[in-house]
Amino acid sequence: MVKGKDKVSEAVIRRLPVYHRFLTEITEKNVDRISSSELSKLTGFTASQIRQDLNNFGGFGQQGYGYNTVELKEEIGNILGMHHHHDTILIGAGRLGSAIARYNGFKESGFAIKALFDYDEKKIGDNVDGIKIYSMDELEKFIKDKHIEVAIVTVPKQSAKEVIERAIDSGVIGIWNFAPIDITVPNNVVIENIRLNDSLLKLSYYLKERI
Amino acid sequence: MVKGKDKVSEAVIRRLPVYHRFLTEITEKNVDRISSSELSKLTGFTASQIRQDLNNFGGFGQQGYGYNTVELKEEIGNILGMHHHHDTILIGAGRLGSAIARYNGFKESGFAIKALFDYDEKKIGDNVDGIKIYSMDELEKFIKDKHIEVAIVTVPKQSAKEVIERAIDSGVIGIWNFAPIDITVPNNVVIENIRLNDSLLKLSYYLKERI
DNA sequence: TAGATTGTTAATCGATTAACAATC
DNA sequence: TAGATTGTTAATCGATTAACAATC
Repeated sequence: MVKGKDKVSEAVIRRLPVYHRFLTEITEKNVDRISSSELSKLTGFTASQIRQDLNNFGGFGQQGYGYNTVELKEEIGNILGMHHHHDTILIGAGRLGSAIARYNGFKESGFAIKALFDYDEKKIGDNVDGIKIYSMDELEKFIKDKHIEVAIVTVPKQSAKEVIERAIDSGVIGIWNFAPIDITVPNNVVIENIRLNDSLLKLSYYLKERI
Repeated sequence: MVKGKDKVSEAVIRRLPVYHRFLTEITEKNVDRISSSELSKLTGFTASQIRQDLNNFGGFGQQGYGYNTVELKEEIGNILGMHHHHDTILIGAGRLGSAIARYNGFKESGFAIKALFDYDEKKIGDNVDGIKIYSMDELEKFIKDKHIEVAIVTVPKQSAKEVIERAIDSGVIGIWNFAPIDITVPNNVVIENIRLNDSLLKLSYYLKERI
């Protein structure tokens, strides 16, 4: 975001992680420059679109040269907030929740899971990879005391709405939601949904089209 | 798809599962009709867009009345291919893979997991919810013998490309990919990606914008 | 019949692509 | 300097919204 500029469209934001991923690969190969047309070949986006996208945030390139890969990767990382830190909890320590909790990709995105929460009293006190499971009764207090910013929601759909509302009421400002529900959150709260089922239905649709 | 009509845009296809989800809720409450403007209030899409979307596939409504909820849900289910059956395997029986394998949403979308595959010889012969884990050596034969159509890929990114190529070479025509890689597949193959990391970075971006 | 709401055409808006002057 | 490639403006394309005649 450049101050005073218009809001950047979501289509652009969706492409930023893709650029970042390719730039990571490229820098690991010690390639130190890339042109928009080379990046176009890698990503499948047009060179024109790539230049447009990047120029939403500033002129990172140099005429006649292209982009410095290390610098561009760093810039995109900053735009995506990768160097910010967010204390996070995960609600719903079932199979999917536990798998997510152990997922390493978090660290490099700045999300640190501080606790798991579950309705099942039998799980309370257990831990997943060293992260303790708490009772749902302690949710509000924990969020407030530890200034938790983000909640990952992996509970069944029946309890998802309630859980999300409780988290937000206690101070959470970001939700990563895996439950198949559509919920509206206050303006100052960000929700990002992973819709496994919708994705599967898309696959189903295109399989049908294909045959 | 209506024969002879133009290809329906992906934006439309992405909204179909949302319509289906709300129609399921509504029919469960025994509501038997709904207008595009009521559906608009529920989904957040404009009434105009809803009518446009649906008319890509046919006129399911009735002037002065609206849409019959049961019928519309059924029509959308058909469009999405929910009544098709796809024999499926899952490759990568790690934590995420095992969680996905146990996920029930599959059945209602027509995907039936017939086997799991893993590189780890120690896991071979185990089973997850009654589904047996096979050695990667048996992948090609299994796909061919059982006419497997779809592969769910939950291996680490290092092996994802190879695994996807092997599956496609053996006859798989649909990939549900959880690995953070960008891969191009042949024209007659459908790939649908779940990009956990990209989603998390989007959350990170909007958190940063918010604060 | 009168009222409601669709299906569909037309208008608008926004995103992508093309083009090219600026400049390294 | 000549060649390359950006940043940016203009043109195009496609998706969304508005409007309204058709019709239940």
